[in-house]
Amino acid sequence: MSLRAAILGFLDLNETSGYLLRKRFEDSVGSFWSVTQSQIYRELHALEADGLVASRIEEGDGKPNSKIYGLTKDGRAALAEWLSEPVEPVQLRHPMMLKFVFASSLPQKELDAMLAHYAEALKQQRETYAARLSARQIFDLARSKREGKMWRLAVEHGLAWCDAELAWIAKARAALRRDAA
Amino acid sequence: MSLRAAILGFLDLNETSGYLLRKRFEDSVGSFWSVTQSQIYRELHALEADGLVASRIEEGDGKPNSKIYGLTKDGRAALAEWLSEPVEPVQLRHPMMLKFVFASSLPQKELDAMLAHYAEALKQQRETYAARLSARQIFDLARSKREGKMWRLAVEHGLAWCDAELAWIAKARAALRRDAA
DNA sequence: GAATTCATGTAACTTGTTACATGATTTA
DNA sequence: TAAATCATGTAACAAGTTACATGAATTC
Repeated sequence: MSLRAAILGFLDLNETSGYLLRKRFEDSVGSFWSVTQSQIYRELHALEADGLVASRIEEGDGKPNSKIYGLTKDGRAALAEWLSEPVEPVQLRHPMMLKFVFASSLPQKELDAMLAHYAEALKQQRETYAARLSARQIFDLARSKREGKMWRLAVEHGLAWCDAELAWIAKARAALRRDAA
Repeated sequence: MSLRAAILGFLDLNETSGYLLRKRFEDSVGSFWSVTQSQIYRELHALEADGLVASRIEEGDGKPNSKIYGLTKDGRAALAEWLSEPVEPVQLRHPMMLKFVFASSLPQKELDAMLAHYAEALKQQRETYAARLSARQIFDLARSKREGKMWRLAVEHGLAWCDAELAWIAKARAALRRDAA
């Protein structure tokens, strides 16, 4: 349901192709929702079959043609409907934490390396999120000051998540080092 | 893959039934990995077909019989193998954040209520996690002081996640209130 | 007497992932 | 000339969710 609704949400901002939709996902809500290319196309087809979106072909001179999707009246209604429904709870799915709790058989060095590795990945992510705050391409689509502020808060959510993870890792590594000594 | 491995991990701690396995998931790694009952049974069947676990029936007097699963040699090897592999990255899937970014059409009151509602749910979660730190039933299974510490750190991860979310919500609500005024 | 716990399972469905296929254009 | 970008799609598979079915025992 969320994927459907998110597509409707993006198309409400401006009509666009599956290809660009995917990019938009990645570099705006990527920190809290991930999609693959095939999911996007599948859902767009389903959405069109259900009459919530409509498409037209746009000739790309040189480039391949693209299919531009826009919301129908029903689509707009479905989006509004979704917004009014209560939110489903978040469910984390954290492979690293799962491995962590079962990793007591690993030598201290390897465990520490695993945590260090994850920390590195997080730092990089943090940087890409931070870059979004300054380069505000995303915010170009915002239809009001308030909406812009909301997008900004969303990016900050990604930063906060990274920070929280990094803080936990630092704590865990310190605790385990103490233990090993 | 992670689900498989997690089951192997739990069975390595002690042999148990699908039913108890499910509970164990819920109240130990529940803060970063969720499973449904049918997933557990399906995976146990697959695991047994692959020869990684073996089962025996235990008569429950009065209570229904239960199938107790334990690791085979191959199962132990598969677990060790998984532990040595690099971890897959985390991918958040946060329905609330998704709704948030598309919610600019909602009146300020409703948006605020949505955030408040989510905050309430988080506070409750935080409490159940916090309770686990004092009541240490989970840690009974720990086979070493180090392993116990790791489980404790995992619970603290859940607390840290709640705290980070709550902090972000407070910030977002304040920012939007300022905006509305 | 109703709901919850114990305990297993299946079926149908939805969602997410991986890999493949095509083919022109642009950039390194 | 190799890779990346643009742009669409399909097929097969893996993982996750919901709903159903059974049935005794216990707790409210």
